[in-house]
Amino acid sequence: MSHEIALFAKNFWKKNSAMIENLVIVESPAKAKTIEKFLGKNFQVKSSFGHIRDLKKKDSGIDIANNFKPSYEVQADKKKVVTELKKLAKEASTVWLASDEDREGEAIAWHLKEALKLDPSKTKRIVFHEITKDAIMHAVEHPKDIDQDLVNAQQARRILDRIVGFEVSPILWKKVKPSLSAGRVQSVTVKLIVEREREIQAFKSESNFRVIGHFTLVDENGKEQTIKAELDTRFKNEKAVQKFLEECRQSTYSIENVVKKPGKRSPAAPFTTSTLQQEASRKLGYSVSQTMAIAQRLYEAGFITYMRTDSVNLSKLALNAAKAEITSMAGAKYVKTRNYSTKSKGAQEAHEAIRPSYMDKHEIEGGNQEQRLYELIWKRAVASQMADAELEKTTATIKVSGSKQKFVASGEVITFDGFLRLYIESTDDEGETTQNGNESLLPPLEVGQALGSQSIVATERFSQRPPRYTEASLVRKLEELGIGRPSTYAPTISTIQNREYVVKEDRDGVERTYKEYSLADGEIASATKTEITGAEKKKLFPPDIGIVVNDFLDEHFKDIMDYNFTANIEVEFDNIASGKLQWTSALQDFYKDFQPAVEETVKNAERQVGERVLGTDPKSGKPLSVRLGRFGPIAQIGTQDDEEKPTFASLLKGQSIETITLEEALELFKLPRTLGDFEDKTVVIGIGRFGPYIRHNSKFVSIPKGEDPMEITLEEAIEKIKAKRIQEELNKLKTFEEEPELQILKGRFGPYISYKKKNYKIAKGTDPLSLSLEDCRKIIEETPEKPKRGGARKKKS
DNA sequence: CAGTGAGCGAGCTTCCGCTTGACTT
Repeated sequence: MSHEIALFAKNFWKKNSAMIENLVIVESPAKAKTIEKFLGKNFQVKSSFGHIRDLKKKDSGIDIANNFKPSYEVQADKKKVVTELKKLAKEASTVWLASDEDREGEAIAWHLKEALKLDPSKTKRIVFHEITKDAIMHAVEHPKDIDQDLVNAQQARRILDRIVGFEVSPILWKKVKPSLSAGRVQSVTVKLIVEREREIQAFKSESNFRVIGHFTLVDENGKEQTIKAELDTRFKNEKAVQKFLEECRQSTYSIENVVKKPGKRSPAAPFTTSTLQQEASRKLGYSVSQTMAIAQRLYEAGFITYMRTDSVNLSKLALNAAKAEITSMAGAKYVKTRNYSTKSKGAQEAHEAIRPSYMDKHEIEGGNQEQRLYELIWKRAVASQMADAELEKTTATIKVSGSKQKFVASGEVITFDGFLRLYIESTDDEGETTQNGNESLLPPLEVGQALGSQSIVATERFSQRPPRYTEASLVRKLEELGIGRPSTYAPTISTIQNREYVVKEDRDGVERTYKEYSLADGEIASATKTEITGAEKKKLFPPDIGIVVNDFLDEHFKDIMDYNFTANIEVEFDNIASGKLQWTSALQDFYKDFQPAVEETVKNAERQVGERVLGTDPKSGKPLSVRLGRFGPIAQIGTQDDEEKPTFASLLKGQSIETITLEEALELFKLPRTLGDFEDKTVVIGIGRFGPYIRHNSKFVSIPKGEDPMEITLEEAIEKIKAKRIQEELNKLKTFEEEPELQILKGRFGPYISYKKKNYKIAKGTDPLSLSLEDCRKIIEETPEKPKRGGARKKKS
């Protein structure tokens, strides 16, 4: 009976699937779902999940001698999709290749045709720019052929990237450290960070004095008002400040001039991948990969359009929907339909800007993060179609009698809010905002009007060093330079952090003093004040390995490390796409300079460890140097050639071989430090990866932050050791007499079993006290061996 | 999960762009 049902189902399926006349293949499954709704029953829409084939992993996949002949293979994780598509394509009467219209999309269509062995007579290539019924039907009525020139441009891109990555990386393994990587995109990305760090280190801050006056006047209602104004001159030194304030003691103040100017502000374009990442970082504090993961969920739920795009364009449908929405929300005078155009280099614009699927959906149901990101996308898209904000700017100059200098007060009033009603774009302002930034309304002022002086304060201000990059501001820079694509910004930033070329860190600021002079009630006073400067949050820093690799590549591969390299070859790829250039000659052109550089470097480049000799150790008279060791940056006293072995010390977190001083390096050698004996075993203070520690009887006790490891006495150390013992005793939940090595302990994440220095987790819901020795042994038995750390990196497929 | 910092030298690492889940802790 069940057999009969199965047979029936099989036949039914066969019959039904044979009925599908048309197979449409798109790149994304979410898109497939949407499109299927627009097309009739005769269409089945499937997804390729992006590229299905790639260059062979082994032996580079390119036969360079044979005119760069590529060998492709179906990627391991795409075998299933390809098999399924092959089967469906066989059954269909027509296969429609509907991947994106850009270089990569064209290549996907071509690879599909090749890998699925599609019959040319029943294969059609279509593209559409909007996911609407009209657009799709129009595309179906106007099929094209696969554009082989565009495909060749993609092949050239792909092959060049493989050649760069797979020929340069192995050089790094030999000359610097195993498992490192280099590539057209990642290596210049790191360079941006390294160069910025050097600019910051070289930066010499200069100071001057900014003068702010507070003036009073009585308005028409008899009420006293104050206005704040900044002097048009910044003084270079204290003498000039004193001289000016001295003059001011006798001065009177009056309005010399009042200028009113209308102004306007326009909304920003709707989001692209890059601007979404920037705003989500500034407004919501998300990392770029976080933003992309949340956006992906919104896309899959059908709330937003595609999130990997470099286009600021909105579909007609969206423009109309926005117009209707704004009209019903705020009225027709808030509407202004705008078409934005892309200004970033190398944009391919296969998609729309990122926008809500439905403009009238103000909020969505779902997680908190999804809701917040959606709100941002909705506001930005709608605001982009709203009227300019209109404002009136007032600038008043204040004359100081007996002085050349003038004060300037400015105010701003919004006379029509326009798009500001909905959305204000954030900026990456570093440090101080200008006092004039908080513009507000000025009271009515008349030329010649006399003002009273409440106070004049001159504050020492320092010039700002260049800002360190955040993930998001780095993405903006990459986009500006045309390096990388929307789909790779987040992965690239993860890669350079995984390689430890770059770390994202917080840094404490340092205290700085500044002078302040003030004049109030005819008295001049001065004060020295302090402020915290240079504190950083989630900023990108280059550790030593990043610097060493960068310098090595910069020295030997100047062409690839040029910021314009990508932009220049993109021109060539465009020429291939338009049929003006053979793709193989573009590659030959590149390779004729690249290959000698590879050979030269392999042969002649010295091993690079970033060594710097800082000076001599006063105790031994031997040279003290810093360099990259096998486990990270180290300081070393003496050399390998000495009869006595050199002594070593690891650099601390935050220290760099590039900036460490001799004094700081000498400090490192003061640890480990032996305090004395306790219970016949020595007590040693040291410093490790997790900070300073006390070691006794091969046990470690951490020294809490804020306590100086140089100051700890033997007595204090013994106390900490005893305290730790008590804590350990308290953590023991259960022990077994017949097996003292096996214990049930209480840890940070709950109870666990400890046996022979290894830990085993106890399943949730189990009462740890109820476990018998046999139970514990069973758990240990059944726990799989952990993969060894440090070997192969975590990888997909 | 902490102190090392050479070395017998097997066999491995690596790119960019297009797309989503499937794995454990």
